[in-house]
Amino acid sequence: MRIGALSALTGLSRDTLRFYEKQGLIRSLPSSEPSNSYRNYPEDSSERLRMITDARAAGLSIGDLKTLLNCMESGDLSTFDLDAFLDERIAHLEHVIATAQRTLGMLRDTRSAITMSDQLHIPE
Amino acid sequence: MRIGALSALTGLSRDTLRFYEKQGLIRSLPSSEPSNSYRNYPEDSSERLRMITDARAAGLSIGDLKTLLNCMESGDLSTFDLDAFLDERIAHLEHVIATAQRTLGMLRDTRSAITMSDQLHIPE
DNA sequence: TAAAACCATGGAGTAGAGTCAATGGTTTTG
DNA sequence: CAAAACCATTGACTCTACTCCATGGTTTTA
Repeated sequence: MRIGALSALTGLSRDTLRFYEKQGLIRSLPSSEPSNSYRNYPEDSSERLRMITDARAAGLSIGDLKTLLNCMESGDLSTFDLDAFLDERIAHLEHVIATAQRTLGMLRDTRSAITMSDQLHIPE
Repeated sequence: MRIGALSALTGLSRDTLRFYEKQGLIRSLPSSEPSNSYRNYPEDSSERLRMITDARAAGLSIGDLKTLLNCMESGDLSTFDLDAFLDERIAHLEHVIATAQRTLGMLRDTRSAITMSDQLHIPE
């Protein structure tokens, strides 16, 4: 699949895909046509990218993702302390979830406070 | 309370506090001593900052926070469509929580896969 | 087959959120 | 009282994660 198709599939811009590839988050195969040098992405790229966008939305950095994906596919767990790394990121995500829930609660309270006050001013 | 105390209390650097103040997220009172121009923060500043750091950790931008805090304290709900704004941010936070949970699951799986494989290689 | 649409590379530019350093006042402390 | 610790301002700097642009080759389409 070429970059435009993958972009359409994932909602990520071509530039972002090229950027992610340069960062080592995704890989493309050598072009199928030798006449051009178009990137040729494996069909399952969009699943990998879904994982990546999830993790990014959750606040993991590109560096974190590179480390993780690298380890996961190479099964290489001895290079450095993957265990500690995972524990750290897990703790971080738990913290993000907790803070997001607190903040969410606050926003919902604010919204309902507004609705209340609206009803006061405009009964019926 | 002076900036150093607030910094110690919140874990935010003095620079960050000054930066937040310039951005309009927090306010300081005029200095108590007229001989200096030290910032003089109200005692409840740390609670406000706790809310701010939560929201930041959850992915809300400083701009968002400025808008929110402004509205909340002025009760000014007519200036622009606060309702739509709140709905947007709420949806955003729900999305963040969902993606963080998916990502968290992935990391936990990875960790337990490692633990498994460790037990295979080093039984007893 | 020519225009439109797609792709590549390299490098510059941007936005957001701090962070740091220089310089110079004020307070606290031993 | 002198040194250490604290504070202020300004402006430059960093880092992350894109995003845009210029230039030029390739494919698709009307």
